[in-house]
Amino acid sequence: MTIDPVSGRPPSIRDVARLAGVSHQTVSRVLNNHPSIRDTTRQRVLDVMAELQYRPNRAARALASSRSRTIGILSAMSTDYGPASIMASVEAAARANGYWVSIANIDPNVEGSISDALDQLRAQAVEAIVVVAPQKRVFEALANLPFEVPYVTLQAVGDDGHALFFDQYAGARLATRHLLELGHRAIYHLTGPQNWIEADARMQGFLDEMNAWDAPTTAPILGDWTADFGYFAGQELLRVRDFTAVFASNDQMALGLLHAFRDGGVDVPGEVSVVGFDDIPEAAHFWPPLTTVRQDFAELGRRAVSFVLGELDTEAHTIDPRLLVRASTAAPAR
Amino acid sequence: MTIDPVSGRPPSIRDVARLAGVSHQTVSRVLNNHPSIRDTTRQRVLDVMAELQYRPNRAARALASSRSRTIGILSAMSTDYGPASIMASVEAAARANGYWVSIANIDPNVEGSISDALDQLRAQAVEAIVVVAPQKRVFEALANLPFEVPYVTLQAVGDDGHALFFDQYAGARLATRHLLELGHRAIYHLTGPQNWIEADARMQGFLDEMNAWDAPTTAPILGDWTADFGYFAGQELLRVRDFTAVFASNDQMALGLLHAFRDGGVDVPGEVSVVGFDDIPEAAHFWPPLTTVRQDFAELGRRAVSFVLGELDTEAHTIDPRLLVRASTAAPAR
DNA sequence: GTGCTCGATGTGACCGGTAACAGTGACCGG
DNA sequence: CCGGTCACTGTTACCGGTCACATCGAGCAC
Repeated sequence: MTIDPVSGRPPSIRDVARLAGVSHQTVSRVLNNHPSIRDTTRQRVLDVMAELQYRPNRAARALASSRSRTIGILSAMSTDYGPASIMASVEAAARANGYWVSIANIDPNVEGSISDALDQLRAQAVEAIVVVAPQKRVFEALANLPFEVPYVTLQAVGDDGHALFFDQYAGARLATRHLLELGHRAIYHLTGPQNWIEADARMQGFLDEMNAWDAPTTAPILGDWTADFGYFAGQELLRVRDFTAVFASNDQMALGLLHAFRDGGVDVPGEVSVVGFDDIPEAAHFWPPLTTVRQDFAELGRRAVSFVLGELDTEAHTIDPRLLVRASTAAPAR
Repeated sequence: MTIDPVSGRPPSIRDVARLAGVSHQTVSRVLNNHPSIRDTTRQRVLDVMAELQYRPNRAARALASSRSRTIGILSAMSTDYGPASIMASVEAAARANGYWVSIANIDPNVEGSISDALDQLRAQAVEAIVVVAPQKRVFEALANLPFEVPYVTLQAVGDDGHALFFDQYAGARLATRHLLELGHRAIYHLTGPQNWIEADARMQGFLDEMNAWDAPTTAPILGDWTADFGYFAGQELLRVRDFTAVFASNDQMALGLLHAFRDGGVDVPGEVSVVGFDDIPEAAHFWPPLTTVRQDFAELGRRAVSFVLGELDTEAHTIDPRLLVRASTAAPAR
């Protein structure tokens, strides 16, 4: 930063104005892309700015305009892949829109931590809040927010006009349809934990698609998201061998299945097809590379930002996942 | 926020001052814990503040004092446990010190993203930077930072006066000594990837401690941090069976070992002891619960904040990890 | 009593932008 | 030729704090 040796401060718009021979207001107009500035003037100002390495003072801007240009993220600081990538993409999208992000963390176990976090965001005068904390208590706290600010909750299924989420149901139907179209009929489903809304939606999608094709359905296997469980379930399934495909409700469990099938000498996809859900970054590197349903977290983050900034029509509250066909699925052996 | 229906704005110090019958400067003094304020006056001001639900305007403060009270985090937005918890703890520590955090992400693959992120932090006038991005290019960029600001790099071993890290070497010696003290002599070490500084330090610690006890050392097994590799290595080790303990360089690999040993019918810790490194949150729930070396990421975050805020003497650049003895280690069978 | 120090408080400028409004000159229709 | 409109630019106040300095009365040493 070029620091004026006289004043000992970084250059302000008035410094720029003086050198460019204009008023400071004109500099401000250039800064804000005001339409009626003569091109030659604009250029002169821009040149001086570059020369001085001028940077607008964010605090002064915020004070004068009472706009902080900051988006708050309310986060449970989860170490999971999904939340982490959502946060990254929110950050990127915010920056692309000329906003900053500020993060307030909550510890769901600590009493008062939610209201503390909200206080913190309020103190920063955030113009919007993106919530990446799927705790029920967070939603309750948001319902009676003590100050007005647009917000959006991610990762949660809901219809209070503040939720933005992947259409888990549609994704599950996609995955199931893919297997059915390949010719599979005996398909098992490995669900996530019962109390997870996503898990339930995926299971419903599976069941409905199966019914639509008049395929016989077996009872879903209640899983817990972990690869270990997938491995265990795979071993159990190998005992019965009355299926040609398995749709796992997430990639980790699918990984466990692959492992179990490999251990059991069952070829995937030759003898059994496996589909996952999520498309975690590792999924493409599994052996065999996993056919799965992609949740585009980056897109979710972008949309969340558009939404809270009021650029998104309130209709598009769900995002359709995409089926990624890789090498873990094939037509069933005859 | 109580909004004055007349001005349509949240209350300012002048509003508080008027109601408390003092000058705005006195209010400011109360706000900043100035010593020479009469207690009765202070209390009166505080009462009015509470009544109006007054909140200081951060932008105005920053503008007037040219202090942003913001710490920047330069992050690679990793989805790993370590970085994520470091960020959480930095956030908490900053807040405890009356600072805000602002996060700038870099994508190591995108050209210019490092300088963009630094620009962003500069624009926010951060007073310090905590770096949670162990990329070599980041360190280079920091070395010739275009503006002056204290910073600290975490996760990296180095001695340029800006690094703060766990003493991996000491931790590895602790783990190894624990096994030796239990009576083990035939101990294998499973390392992390060769190009990781941490992996190397842990290996050195292992070797030096073994030598100090005149225990025969076998060549370390070069791993890759993954549980899968641990499993694989465990299976291989079961072929030779010339050991009574394994020290894995992280918990994931230790998990794989446990898995392999369980599969192979080898009792842990009855027949073989296993030690990990990191103490990831799951480690205590492994079967058997894993003896491991704890890296207290929360402590690291706190220290990082103290350091960049100048409250830490420059001596304490390393943090000693702690050995957590759980159920995966025992004296060797005779 | 006088002068001095010091605690407690007030006054006014200032930080670096933006907002509101005013001015200026060119162009245009009548 | 004149008033009006419009593009372009300047002037001044203001946002809500902090800072430097002034003020004022009490306590105290001499």
